[in-house]
Amino acid sequence: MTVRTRFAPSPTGYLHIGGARTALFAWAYARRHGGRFILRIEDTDVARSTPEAVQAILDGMQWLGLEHDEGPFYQMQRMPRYKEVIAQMLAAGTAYHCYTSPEELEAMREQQMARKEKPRYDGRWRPSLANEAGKALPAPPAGVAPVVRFRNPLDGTVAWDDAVKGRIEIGNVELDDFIIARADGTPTYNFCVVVDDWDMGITHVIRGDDHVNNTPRQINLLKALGAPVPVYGHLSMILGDDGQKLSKRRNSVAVTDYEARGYLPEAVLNYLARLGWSHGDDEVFSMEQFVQWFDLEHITSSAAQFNTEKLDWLNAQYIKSAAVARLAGDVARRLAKRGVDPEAGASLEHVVTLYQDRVTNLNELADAAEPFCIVVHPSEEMISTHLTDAARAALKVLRGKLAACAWEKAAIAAAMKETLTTCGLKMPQVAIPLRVTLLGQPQSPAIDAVLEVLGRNEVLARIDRYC
RNA sequence: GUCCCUAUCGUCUAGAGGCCUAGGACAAUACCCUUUCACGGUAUGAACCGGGGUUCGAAUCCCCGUGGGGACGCCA
Repeated sequence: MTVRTRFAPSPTGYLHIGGARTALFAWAYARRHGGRFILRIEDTDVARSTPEAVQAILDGMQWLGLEHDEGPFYQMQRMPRYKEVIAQMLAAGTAYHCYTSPEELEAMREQQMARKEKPRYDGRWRPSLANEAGKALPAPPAGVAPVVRFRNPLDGTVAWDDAVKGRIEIGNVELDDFIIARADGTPTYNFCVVVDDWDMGITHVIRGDDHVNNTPRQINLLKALGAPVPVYGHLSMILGDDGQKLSKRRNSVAVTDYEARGYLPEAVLNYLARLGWSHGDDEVFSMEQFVQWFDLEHITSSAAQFNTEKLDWLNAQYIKSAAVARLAGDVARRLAKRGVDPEAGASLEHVVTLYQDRVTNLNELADAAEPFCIVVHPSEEMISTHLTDAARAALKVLRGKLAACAWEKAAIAAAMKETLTTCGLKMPQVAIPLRVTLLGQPQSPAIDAVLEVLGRNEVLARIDRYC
């Protein structure tokens, strides 16, 4: 049997980082087993679903490189099918009309809560079966459009072997006859999921923890429909850096935020893979490797706290080993977005080579590259502390030597050394003022390398501006 | 309130009864490298939630407690 997994987000916002991990695991499981990965957009909540959100999800998936093999399917386009199944269930008696109003339900819940019971629909419109004791149903109120409820078993238990949590068993008494179609005829979530998973031949449902409670209902529905029950694997949730539930207010939750913050998609993927899943002591690995290793057995069943510091470290690792041309291209885009002309200064590829093993993210890389492309303005304070008379004098001497020497690192370093001897200074006494002069900041990579990359004309011009 | 899930260093985790005086990674601390800042290298500190069982032996199995999370919608 071919493995078929799916990712089924509802388009009510951006692609959430927790959703991204769910997608990653479902994708990896399909890839690992030579199966198919299906993308399904659950847009039955017309009030909250937007085309922008659909696009955001598609963009997020693409940025991460999680390609689907089938879809995207849209539930709104499957309405005829849902209606067909509902009609069948009504005819078969596995579903029935219920005329209880939302207000009545609300009152029912309040009473039950007051009695410290689990709030549930009491089954007042549930018709009795031939083999059950006869029950008189109220007369349907005139002019009220009924909802359709699923006829859930009254007793017995529903159990499944969750691929990540192990066996879970729930008594049917805990469940009620949930609504599968609203008064306006549109089907609801638990119903659509079941029909879709069935129609799409989903073999493994890998989804968030928050669906554990829906699983027994869905299994009952599947059984009533005579459909096969897939394997379920429930992933625990991701907590924010602060140990609290992820919130838009306090955390970066949209995957596009991570792109904006300068993370490489492979770093995010690698980080997410290790959040709740492990392969011994392995920390840094490619997606190819991940796909070969991935299994459901090594997923942790407890919630994981997001740790930005570790993501930062991973991102730095990936930046170190990324192709220079790719990084330069990204930095150019980031600079352009800031209004800095990336063509204005030294070769970005050379600049990237200078900085790629020193930065944590692409924004830092762009920060580092920016002074190479613009006229720098060191602060007054920086000038007064570093550009002393002695320093300026030394820079003048250095300027003379730089104007004449060959333009490569060794010759530049030699010119520096000669200047130190001539002026009786130590390296930092010249190198730091020089950094301030050239880049507007007292720290930089090896100064001879910086000079080489900046270019002779630019170096001389920048020294002249302050000496 | 009811039901469900969950519990190893600050964080992510390894650990499937003896290999555990509990391993790795991030972070922290110290030192080294050094032309500044980083990178890098080396080292150090740091954990089995509590209580009962089961067993010759438990981080690993069971029960209870406690903490944390989730669900209880004509949302998904």
